[in-house]
Amino acid sequence: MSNYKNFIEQIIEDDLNKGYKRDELCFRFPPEPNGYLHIGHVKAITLNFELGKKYNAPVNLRFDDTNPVKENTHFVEEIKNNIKWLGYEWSKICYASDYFEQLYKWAHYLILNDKAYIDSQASEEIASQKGTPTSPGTNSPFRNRPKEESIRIFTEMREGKHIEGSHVLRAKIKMDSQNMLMRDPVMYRILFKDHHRTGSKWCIYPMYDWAHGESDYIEQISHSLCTLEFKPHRDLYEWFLHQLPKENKNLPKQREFARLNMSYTIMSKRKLSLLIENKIVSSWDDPRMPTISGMRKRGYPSKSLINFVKKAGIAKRENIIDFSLLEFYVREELNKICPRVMVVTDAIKLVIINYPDGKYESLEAINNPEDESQGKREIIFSKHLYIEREDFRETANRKFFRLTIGKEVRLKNAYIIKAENCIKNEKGEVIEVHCTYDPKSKSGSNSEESKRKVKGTIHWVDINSSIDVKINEFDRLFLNEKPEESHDLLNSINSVSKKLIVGKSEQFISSFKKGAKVQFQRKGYYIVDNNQNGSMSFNKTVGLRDGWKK
RNA sequence: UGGCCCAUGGUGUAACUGGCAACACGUCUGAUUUUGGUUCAGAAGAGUCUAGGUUCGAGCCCUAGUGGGCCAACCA
Repeated sequence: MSNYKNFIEQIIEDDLNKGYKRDELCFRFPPEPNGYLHIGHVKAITLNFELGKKYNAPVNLRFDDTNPVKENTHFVEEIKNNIKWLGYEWSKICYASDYFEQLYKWAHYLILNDKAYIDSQASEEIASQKGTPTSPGTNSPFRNRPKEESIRIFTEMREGKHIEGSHVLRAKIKMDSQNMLMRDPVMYRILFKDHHRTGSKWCIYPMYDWAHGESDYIEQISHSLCTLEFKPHRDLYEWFLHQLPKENKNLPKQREFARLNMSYTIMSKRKLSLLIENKIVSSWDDPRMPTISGMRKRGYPSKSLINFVKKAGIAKRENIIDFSLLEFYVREELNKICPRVMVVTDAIKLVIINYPDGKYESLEAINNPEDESQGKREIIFSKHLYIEREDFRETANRKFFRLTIGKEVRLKNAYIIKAENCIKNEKGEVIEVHCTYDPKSKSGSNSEESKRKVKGTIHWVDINSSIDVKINEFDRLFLNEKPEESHDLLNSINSVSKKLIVGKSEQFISSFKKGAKVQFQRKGYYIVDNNQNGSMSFNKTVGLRDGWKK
C-alpha cells in the first residue's frame, strides 16, 4: 500500500520527473452549489485533499457557480460544513463568480482574435446545426459576423439590452469536429436571474467549459481532476486555455477518473432531488440518502467514509461497489468507539419466579469491551424484566442458542436463568415467560457458578426502571441493485425503507446527547437523533454482522 | 455511419512498466468469547473478454473482433 500509486499519482510523478516544480502543485475540489454532496463527492474530495497532503500542496475549495438558476447559499454552506466534517481544510475558498469580470474581458479578447462570435439564432437552430456524432455540423450564418458587431452586441448583452435567448457568444472552433463539444460551443448565455453572490450585477453568465479551465488557470491549479464523463471536454478545456493572452504561467492539466457507484443507490444530484420532490425522502439529509449529510445523520463516522473511498481506489473503469464494503468500514469504526447498552425492542415479559418480590439490585456492566477507558456502569435488575420476543421459543432445535423451556441461558451482565413455562394469550402468542435464576451465577461475582458456560447470552432490561425510546430503522431506498439503470426510477422505490419502532432501554442512555453513537447489544449501531423533554429517538446506523443462519 | 475511454475471482482495486495473478470486502471452516458482535487461525474462489501477432517469456506491447461506458443542454 505504501508504495502503490494510483494512475493520477503516477501522472503527477511523471510531471515532477519531467521538471514540473513540486511547489507549483495545486489542486481543487470544484462543486456546483446546486444540491448536497454525496458519497461520490467524498471520493473526489478525498482524492484531492489527500494529494494535497501527500505533496504538501494547496487545495482550493471552488464553487462552480455559473448557473444562478440552480444554485444558492444554503448549498454553499452545507458543502463547507460537509468538508469540515470530513476533516479536510481547504487553503482558499474560491468562486467561479469571482472571475466573471476577468472571464468577460478574456471573452472580448477571443472575439478580437476571431476566436468567438455572437450567434443570434434560437437555441433550436443552433442545436440542429450541431449535426450528430456521425455527421458534421454546419456553420451558423453569423459565424463570420464582423468582430466589431460581435463586440457591440456582447457589450449590449452585458448591459441588459437583449432578452434571454436572443444571442449567445460562441467559440469559433470547428463545426465538423469529431468531438461534438468542439462544434462552436456556447460560451455565454443571457440569464436575467439574480446570482447568490453577484446579485443582479450580471445578466450574462459563462458556461461551464468557458469558466472551469480558466478558473483553474487563474488559481494556477496544476492538476484538474474530474470524472470520466468530462473526458470529451478535455480538448475544449485545452483549446480555451491556448486562446488566452500569453502570460508565462503554467497551464492546468485536466485528467479524469471513474466516478463512484454503489449498489442499491443513485449518485446523481438530479435524481436525488427527484426523491425529495416526490416526498420519497424528507430532505437532502434524510438518513436514507447517500449524501454526506444523510450519512452523517444516519451515524456513519466520517472516518469510515474516507476509509471506504480510499479502499475503492482510483481507476478508469466503470464500477458498482457493494454497499457492504461501506458498511464494513462503518462497523469497524463504530465497534471501536461505541459504548454498549441493552435495549429491547419487541418486548415480552420475563418473570423470575424465585427472585424476591420488590427487590432491586444494581449490577455492573462494562461499557465497551474494545476500550477499557470507557469504564463501567450500573444497571438495575429485578424480578420483572423484558426480553426480546425472538429470544424465546417454547421448543427449538440445538442451533437455537437462546431461551427455551427447560434450558439455560445467561442474562447479559446478570444471572443464568432457566425457562420453566410460559403464558399465552387467547391467540396462542407468548406474552410472558416464567423462569428461575441461579443466584450464585451472578456476573462478575468470581464464583465458580459465575463463570459457568451456557450456550447463549441474551440482553434484557428491567421493566420498572427502563425508559422508552423511539427508533427509526432504515432499509435500502431501492429494490433494484442498479437503480441508476432503471428507466422508471420511482417505480423501483422500496416502499418500506423507513420504519418507526419503540424500545425499552436501560437508564444509562438517557444522558446521551444528540449525535452520540451507541451499540445496542446484539442489535446494531444507533445514533441519538433527538433527546429533548424526556423523549429520546435514535436512527439505526447499521446492524451487527449476523452469522446466524435462521 | 463516427470519435474517445474501459475490460483481472461474486464486488472493488493491485501486479515493481514483460518474469509462476496479490490485497480488501463478501463466502465457508475452526478456535476464543457473558454480544450468533469483536478477535484469531485457515479455506474455497480468477489463469486476466475472444482470436491472432511480437517475444525465451504477455494480464501488461501490437492488430482485429466482442462487450460496456461517454459524446448532439443557452446544465455542471
